[in-house]
Amino acid sequence: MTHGAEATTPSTHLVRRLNAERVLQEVWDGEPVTASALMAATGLARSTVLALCRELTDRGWLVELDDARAAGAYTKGRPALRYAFRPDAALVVGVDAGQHRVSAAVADLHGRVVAEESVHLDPGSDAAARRASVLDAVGVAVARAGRTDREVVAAVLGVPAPVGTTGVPAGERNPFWALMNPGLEDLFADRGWDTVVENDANLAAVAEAEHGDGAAAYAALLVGERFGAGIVLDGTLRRGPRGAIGEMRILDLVEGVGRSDGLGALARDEARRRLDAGRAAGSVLADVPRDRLDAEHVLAAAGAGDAVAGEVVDGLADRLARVCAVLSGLLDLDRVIVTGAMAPALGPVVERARALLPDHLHDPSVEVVVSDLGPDVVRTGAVRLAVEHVRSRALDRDLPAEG
Amino acid sequence: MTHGAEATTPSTHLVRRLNAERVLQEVWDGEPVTASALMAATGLARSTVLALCRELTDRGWLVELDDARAAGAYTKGRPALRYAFRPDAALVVGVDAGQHRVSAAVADLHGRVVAEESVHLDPGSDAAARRASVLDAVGVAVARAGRTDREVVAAVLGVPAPVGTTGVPAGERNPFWALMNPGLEDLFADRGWDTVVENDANLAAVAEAEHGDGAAAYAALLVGERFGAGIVLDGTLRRGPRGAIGEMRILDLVEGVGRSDGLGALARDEARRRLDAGRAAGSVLADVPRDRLDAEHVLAAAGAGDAVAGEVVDGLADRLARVCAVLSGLLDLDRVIVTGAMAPALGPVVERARALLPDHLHDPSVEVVVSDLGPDVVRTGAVRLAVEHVRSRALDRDLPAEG
DNA sequence: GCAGTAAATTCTAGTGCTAGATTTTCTCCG
DNA sequence: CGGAGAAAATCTAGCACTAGAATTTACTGC
Repeated sequence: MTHGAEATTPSTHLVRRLNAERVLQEVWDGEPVTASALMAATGLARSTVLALCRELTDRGWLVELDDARAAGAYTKGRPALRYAFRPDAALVVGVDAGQHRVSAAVADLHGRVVAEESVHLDPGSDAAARRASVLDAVGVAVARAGRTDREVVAAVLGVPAPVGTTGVPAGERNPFWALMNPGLEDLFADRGWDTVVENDANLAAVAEAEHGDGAAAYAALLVGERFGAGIVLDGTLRRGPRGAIGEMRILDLVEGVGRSDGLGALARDEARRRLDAGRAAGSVLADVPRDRLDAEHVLAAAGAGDAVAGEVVDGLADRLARVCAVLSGLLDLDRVIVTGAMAPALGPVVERARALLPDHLHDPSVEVVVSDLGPDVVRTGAVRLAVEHVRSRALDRDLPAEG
Repeated sequence: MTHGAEATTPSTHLVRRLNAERVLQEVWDGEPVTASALMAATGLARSTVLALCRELTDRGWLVELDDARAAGAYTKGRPALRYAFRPDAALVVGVDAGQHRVSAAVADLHGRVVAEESVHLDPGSDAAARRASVLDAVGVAVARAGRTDREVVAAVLGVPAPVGTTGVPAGERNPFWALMNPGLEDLFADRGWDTVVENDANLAAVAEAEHGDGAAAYAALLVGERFGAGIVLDGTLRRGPRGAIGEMRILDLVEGVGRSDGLGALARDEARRRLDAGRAAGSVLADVPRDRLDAEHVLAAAGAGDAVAGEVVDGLADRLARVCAVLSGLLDLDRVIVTGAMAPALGPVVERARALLPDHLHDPSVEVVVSDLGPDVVRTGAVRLAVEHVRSRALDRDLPAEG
């Protein structure tokens, strides 16, 4: 069961690495910090903290500020050295390489987006075109930030396909997945960036981590064209050997769901079905050209009290409730976070789904909420993961030369 | 995402503890070992290994054998000290406190069962009766082993109810669960045993761990009266905040399953339904008194070619396939291990279910197998967990006085 | 300006670990 | 019997960490 630690690194280095990471984590997001504060936060002895800070300063991650008392809330005693993280020490790139759209962001080590660029992409584009679009979007974003490639140290790319570590690669099992991840991990090899490709729902889960209020078990549910879930258990994102944890094709087997289409696809199809069947007389939906009709119209109409749209929305809520029930029933989740481009409009649907949960769950302790991260969750998660990647390897890396 | 380590223990003690555990783990199951072998296995320096062995010897976990060269395969050089684990240094108790039956085992630190006792239990028994039965079975087993309570250091009790760590206790949410776990964690407090109560399916998963061929993602599926799964992801048993990971009430929502009854219950009910409907003419099942008819009869009859029984078995296979599909589709499992008292008879059902998997799974990389641990899996898992519990706390504990 | 006090830093001794040099304890072989 | 050779154990120096003593730096009140 307990698979034991890596066991190759001599214990002493391991501890050093761990301590450095803990100090860095403490300093990373916040205000300048004194050694005493770090001692309290990490539980390390003063000498240890000071030695680590010195090393991290030498390596360029921290700066020593000497306005010691200036900002400190105390007046007595010897003024402390203060160390501050340098968020501009390096840049990271986060990309949402979706089916229809590639969105790239350049961010500092706080995860603050400095510049971005998104390009539309024909869903039918071939592998070469997809790669080119990603390169293009990233190139524009970096240029727009007024920075150079050499300042970037890591890139994370989100794709709508499972990304596994063992067994047959996803791309060889499914041509769609091959297309969605056309060798992206090598895309920036020549620039020396650490590049990680990750499933989009998993990145959404990473993005929601800080909004999880420390919930140790939750799912980030992408609900647009297809369902997809990024699943965090015991505080850590779970991927599975083939990267397929949270793949939701299995919804085909769930009663009242029956297929794995997302809420967006479902809203569109159900509305059209009603129109086609002539059951939308008097509905504002009948005024929208059939080809243009999509989820947004339906949600808006339902909000305005349209009966036909309301029916469709009820259907969405029912489906969402069942999906949440299956996920949380099996995985004992504290929370399901509904997210993706559609999420901001889904408040009423989620509210209704919440009310339906007790029909399916014996003990509905799960909390279903709408993400407040907006439409760029995946990209946000990519940036966040890139930042974590850099942080966890801080001691291995020399910072890029300035400017 | 990364929730950080415990961060209270000073780093240096942490390392010591980790190293001790690694050494202990290496010695635990096997033959006498030399320091050199431990160095190779753990990657620690010679001085470190020797110091640890000395301490573990002082504390009574190991003995130093000086028949140095006698057993060693080499003839040259200075003969090495050899250390051997003392499996009799203490005893553990493992209990399967099921709905109908309580089965207790006393085992040594290798997990070898020294004595056992099981008692039948009326499913309607109240909390006091259940507690008494457990105490009774354990008492008899210890006596039968010819040992005393003082030699036992840990007990693990498996119950057919979720065992959580946060939120409302399972017992307060469901009276059945309250009955199944009637305050068992305090049962041996007066004897000073470390007592752990754990869900039965989770214990089955623990028991299957060594048979998992190192599979990092698998489920142990109890299939008797109700379905229940113990789920191992990334090499570690996942419990969930409320201990409800792998709870399968949610099967109500799966098409073609529709309720969470296990294969045993299903076989019985389906066979009776056919009898009642008069559709069992010519079947050997018609010869069995209706009240006595159960899964065993059905499986045996199907094995002998009985058509009606065959129909029922097909139904079981269909259901099992769907359950495996849901579990592995959502959790990216390498393996589902069908286990429990019925498992040995389920070979043909599993075989058929395996053939049905591709109907439900896009990429059926999961391997469905029958456990070969026999009917006492849960108790075996309980013993195993108790042993692991003792091992992981070896340095904290003084061994009980002998005899 | 000088004690008194507070809060930081620096210093010191001690522990666990590592790596490598040295010593011990064997067998083998002339 | 007395090396040569091999493998283990022991010794030594050095590093990371801890805990606590000593020291530094600054403000406060007299």
